[in-house]
Amino acid sequence: MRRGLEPYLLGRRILEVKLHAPAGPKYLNLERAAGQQILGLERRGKFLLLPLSAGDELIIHLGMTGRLSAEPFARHTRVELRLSARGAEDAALHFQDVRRFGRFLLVAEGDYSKLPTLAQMGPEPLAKPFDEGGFYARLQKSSAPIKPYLLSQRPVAGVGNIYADEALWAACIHPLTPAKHLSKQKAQALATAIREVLHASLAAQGTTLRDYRTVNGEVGGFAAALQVYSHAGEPCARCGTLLKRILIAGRGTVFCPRCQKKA
DNA sequence: CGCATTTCCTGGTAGC
DNA sequence: TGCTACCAGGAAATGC
Repeated sequence: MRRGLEPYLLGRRILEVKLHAPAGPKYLNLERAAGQQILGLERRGKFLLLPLSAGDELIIHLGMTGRLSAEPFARHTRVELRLSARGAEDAALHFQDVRRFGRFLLVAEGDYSKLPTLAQMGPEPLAKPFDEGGFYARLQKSSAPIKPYLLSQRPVAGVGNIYADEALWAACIHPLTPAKHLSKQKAQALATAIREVLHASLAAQGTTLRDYRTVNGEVGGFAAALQVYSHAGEPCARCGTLLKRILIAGRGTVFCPRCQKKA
């Protein structure tokens, strides 16, 4: 999403902001965006960060069903940015969010006090030095089960429900294993699995089960490569045991009860 | 402090 | 066919 939007947004000026949703913690300070130029398009975990010319930062999170497009949507548009033209035609950025789990807000650059998850976010798993020793050290500090700990974004950035299940399966780790019980070898295997599953999904343009679309409106192709998520009741590709679905911290979790033993 | 639980929200769908 | 009930989950708020 970041890569797709960058060439379109970089350098444009925000001329007008139209908020089609009640202002609140998910839609904050947007009136300050008007007049500012978009200086960059960065990403931390699942947050998009757009530094602006007057020292502010536009923060966008797609939540479950958020979509961004230059073209208008038929329904559920929450925010609309009118942008300066490059060439003749007008430009715009539309934010659609059917289920309203997304965010679209302005903060002073680097002030994430209203975004605790972003403020405490772990390292980027695909950055050059994803410090795997550091990953193990972080896991050692938490007594929480590894699955919800991954979802907290604290040990590593950007891993959500689907990729957590896929990576835990690849590393043969039971999702309820306390994070601090993972050996250095298991932590290493998990770090590698996270990198591999994310690389593979990026190469396939992401995972579309129902809602996700690329910035060009296309579906991602990674759903076909999922080994466990959405495959409960089907045989494990490694051992043939039927995959099991349980709830962990209220999230659907699919795993192989034979391959993935608690450490 | 940190972990666990609850909340927000709407379209799709199962069940009758 | 049409209605109701329930399910999906990222991150924040609340509870312990």
